[in-house]
Amino acid sequence: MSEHAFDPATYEARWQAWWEEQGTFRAVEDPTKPKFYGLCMFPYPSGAGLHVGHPESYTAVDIVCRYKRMTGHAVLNPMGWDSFGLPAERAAVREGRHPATITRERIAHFKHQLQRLGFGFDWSREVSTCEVDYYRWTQWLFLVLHERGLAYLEDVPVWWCPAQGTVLANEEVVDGRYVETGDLVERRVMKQWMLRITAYAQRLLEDLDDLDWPEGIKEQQRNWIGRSEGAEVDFPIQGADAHFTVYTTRPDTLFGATYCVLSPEHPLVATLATDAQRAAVEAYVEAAGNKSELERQKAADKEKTGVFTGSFAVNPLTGQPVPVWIADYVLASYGTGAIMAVPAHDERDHAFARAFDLPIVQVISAPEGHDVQAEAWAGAGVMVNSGRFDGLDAAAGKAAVTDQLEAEGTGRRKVNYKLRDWLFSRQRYWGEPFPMVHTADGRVEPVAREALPVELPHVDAFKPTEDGRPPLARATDWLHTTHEGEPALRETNTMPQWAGSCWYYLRYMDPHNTALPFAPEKERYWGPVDLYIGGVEHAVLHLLYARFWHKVFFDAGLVHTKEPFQRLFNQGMILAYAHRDADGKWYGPDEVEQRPGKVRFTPSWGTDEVETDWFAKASGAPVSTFVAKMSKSRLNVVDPLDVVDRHGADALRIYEMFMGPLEQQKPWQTSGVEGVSRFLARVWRLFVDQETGDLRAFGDTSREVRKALHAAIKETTEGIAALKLNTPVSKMMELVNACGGQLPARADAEDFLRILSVYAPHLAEELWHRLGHTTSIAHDTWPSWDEAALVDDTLTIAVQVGGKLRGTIEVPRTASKDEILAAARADANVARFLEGQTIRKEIVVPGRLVNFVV
RNA sequence: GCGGAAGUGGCGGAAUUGGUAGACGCGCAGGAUUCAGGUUCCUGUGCCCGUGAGGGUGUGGGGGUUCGACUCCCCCCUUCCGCACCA
Repeated sequence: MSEHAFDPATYEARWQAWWEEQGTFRAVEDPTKPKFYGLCMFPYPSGAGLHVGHPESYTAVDIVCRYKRMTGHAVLNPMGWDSFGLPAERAAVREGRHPATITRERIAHFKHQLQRLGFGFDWSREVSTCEVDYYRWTQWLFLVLHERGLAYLEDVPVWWCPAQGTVLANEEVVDGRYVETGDLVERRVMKQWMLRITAYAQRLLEDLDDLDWPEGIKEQQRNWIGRSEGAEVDFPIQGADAHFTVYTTRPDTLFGATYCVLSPEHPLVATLATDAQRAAVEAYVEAAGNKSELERQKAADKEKTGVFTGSFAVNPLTGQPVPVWIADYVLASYGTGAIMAVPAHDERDHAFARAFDLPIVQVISAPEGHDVQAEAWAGAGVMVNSGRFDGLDAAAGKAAVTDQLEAEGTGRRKVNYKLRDWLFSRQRYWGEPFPMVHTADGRVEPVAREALPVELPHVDAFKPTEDGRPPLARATDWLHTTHEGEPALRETNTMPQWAGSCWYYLRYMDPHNTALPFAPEKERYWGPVDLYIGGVEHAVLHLLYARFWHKVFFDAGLVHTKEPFQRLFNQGMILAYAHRDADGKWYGPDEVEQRPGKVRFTPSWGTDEVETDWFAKASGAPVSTFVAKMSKSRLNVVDPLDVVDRHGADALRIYEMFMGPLEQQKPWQTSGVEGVSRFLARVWRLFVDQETGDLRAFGDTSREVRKALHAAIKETTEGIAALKLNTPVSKMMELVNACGGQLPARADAEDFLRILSVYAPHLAEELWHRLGHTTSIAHDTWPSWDEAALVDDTLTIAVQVGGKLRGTIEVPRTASKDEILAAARADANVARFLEGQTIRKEIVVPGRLVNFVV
């Protein structure tokens, strides 16, 4: 092979070094330019290193940022590390090393990998959430929340994960297990730091409307916040001077409330239990308390359980006594922890009523033939059996009933949210220490701002103390401090991993500020983030938390926008083909091959028969081939650096975009990278004589090439705006194909390099300099396209007879309707089909087609 | 169950103010270059019928609107993702 042949290894590292040295991607505030802040969700530096999913969003953001730079924007495109968190601590315990050491090593590895991919990050703004010059400001901002009454300590039932020795947030627990590790969790009551995110529920909901986010994500957040409108209704307890309050969204069904149910945790449970029922109630409450959440959720699918308290309450509208029950299908943490049960119009209440033989009274009209004794009717209808309210529809009925309750003082309108306050403490070592102390007389006081940071102390082991306190309690010297001259103990909980990522996008704006987390003028220039790309797995948690903090900062006058991320985009996961034989053995891509002839087998690990023409090379065993998430165990992981080693960073970048729409899940295909690499080689040979290494001669730009060029410029420009980054690659390929190996005129060749440079920055920079330029193409200007170049002199027009294609004709662009029709009729095949037919209508779509309706 | 996204060749995908379905790439087949492998270049490639010209058929399934539907409307099926006793 000639030494002048296409070989990215000969220039990619050189340009990466040059960009770094030249500060090509330094973000510089320039009041004369519009700003653009492009951000990808920063990675957690795991031990596994970078995988091909990471570069997908980074490449997309990089392309947009390069485009913005070339269209006259001051661009901020930073990168950093979400570096506190449980996995590093687990590794530390396993390896007997400090999490800081492990984390820094991993970061170095990630950074090395990232730098080989040629992203235009401004590395001078790199942040790492576990470093003290970052987390001191996380502490500082926590104090802002605390000052505003949004952080408080409370005894709360929490998810305790015995295996991890920590509590977990509600969001980290699914089906009674920690989502990260699958460890079982249990309920415990513990004193915890909470953040009052519920105070912002309404704004977090409302402000979604103005965001340029995928509708699905907004909807997920709306569901998570879970706003509902209804009423609280007081039910007096018969024979006692007390009442309990229920929450309902259906006050119009109050006449049908035939019993009430309290959650087992409800404070009135003990009071309400009559002597006769006390033993049964206590047994039930204890049983419910011991059930793991897993069991309780499983029970949701089965029969309802519950127990009668023996007491009755009074329906405030009908005056009728209603029995009060206890059941774990009523959640303690939602609404008031008590409900009025309307079995005729609620499926859950219906199931319960049937199980315990409680009365079912219809109060909303149901369709003909619907028997509420057999099945609840939760649909629309008008009120019946409801006295003076009869005939009102749901909306009017809710209003009328609530009005009466309010007039009588037995109820009130109420907006409720599913969103709960955010459990913000963890009993772990590797996180931000809270800047709080506990004084001897029991007060909890913030550490003065001047005394920040509260540094993470050294401990002898990263596990709880013998008496069950968090690991930080092991740092005895650190633990004992003073507050205003009095002895005090430091808070030993640490913040959850989400803390650092709640504001990192702000620190990037002013990463080296030693007086403030970020200077207001920097935030006014760079904020908000214009484009934020990351995985859909952060749809609610990270994005909701960060929005919450941002709104608090807005109220505190620290930021000037009410939302942090104006435009959000979720990239789809990159999957890969996996191969598995009948016995369940996995094969890597090099261990299998396709052979002619399909065979069928039923794998031991599945239920359905598989048809395949893939076989294990060594044993010849047929394998089932399917697309799956990349994982080590499935042997289908693709390492991006392997791709770079073989084909270069540009090929990796382009292939990641060319695979398909950014938001879609899509399978990795190694052969696809090769196709892209071939394209880049063709570009190389278009510019460079691979025998001599000389630049090839410019020629004249043919009309066809000019059209392809301008089509490519248009597609690329519009694709970047819409984040449709796959089709521009096709247009550039078409352009190179159209060139047929002949370099066009210099100006056109350079325009091509300009658009190519956002996708393949190394190759474009190399060729740019070979063309004699001395400054980076990244700082050149973006070309515009000429619509006129996109139209041909002659048009190809489809001719249909009766809606079926019968021929195509070439006509001059200027041809009149009659000329087109004449030409269409003249086509031999068209004439054949028109023969003997009556033309009822002639449809001419300019530039497109002719249809003879017969 | 509720919410969201999506179903197009052997594969990834393109095309929606309704106007030649399958761009581009992969794969495959044939040819050229090469001592050969690889590379590169050219040609072909939805499926069925036909030597060919050409015809039929075709965007998950079924209806509908229209001169014309991947695109709009109704019903259904499948897959993926979220949430799930939230009263």
